[in-house]
Amino acid sequence: MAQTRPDILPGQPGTLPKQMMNQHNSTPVSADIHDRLPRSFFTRDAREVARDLLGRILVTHIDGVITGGVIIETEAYLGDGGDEAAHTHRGPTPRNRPMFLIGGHTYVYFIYGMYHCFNVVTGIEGNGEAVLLRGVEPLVGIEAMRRRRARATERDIDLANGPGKLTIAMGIGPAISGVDLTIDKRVWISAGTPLADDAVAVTPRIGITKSAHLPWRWLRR
DNA sequence: CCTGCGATATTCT
DNA sequence: GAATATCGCAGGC
Repeated sequence: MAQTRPDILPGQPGTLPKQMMNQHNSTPVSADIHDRLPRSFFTRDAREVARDLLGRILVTHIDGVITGGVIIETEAYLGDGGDEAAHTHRGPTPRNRPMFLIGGHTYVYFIYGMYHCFNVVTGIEGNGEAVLLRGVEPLVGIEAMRRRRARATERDIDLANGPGKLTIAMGIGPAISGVDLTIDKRVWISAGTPLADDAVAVTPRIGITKSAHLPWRWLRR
């Protein structure tokens, strides 16, 4: 059964120019933000998904507003027990339970008493691995993002270039945790245009103390 | 441009 | 009781 297509608000284009082919890897790409990436995209290793998410488009339809942004920064957190920075490192808890779902679900957690962070769960059910989305470039619903951020003079590129800023700008909160990106009407990821290798940088992850040396952060150059 | 620090509450020890 | 997958502001270059 086809997904209901949300109404597009005035002044907020819901689609991008179509492209027949991805310039870099010959994968057919539709740039329609309502086309969702399938389950198979997410059921791979978190590091593979983290790299492949760059250039894809995160979309939310929350409080009657569609917002979308090009994913420009990600981090992988593994569930194999070797990643001490992963929330799942010491096994299941009430908080981290969504991270053990099959790839394609979401995991939203509250941090520093103030912010939410948005993760894409990856791999097979029970693994406990995910990709933290650390930044998007605003693309659709930019004025809605600006209202949510409530900083009048902020440049577009600064509206969602951080994990806490991203969730504020896109209206993501705890209600969006544990939902399925391949089904849910409020949040999904569309194919966008994957970034070529020469447009991608890799570094250690940010803001952690345990397993801090592992090079599992990917970002657009 | 850079560095330091306070706010804030849930989670886990 | 300590730590935390952050942010924005203040102050010094």
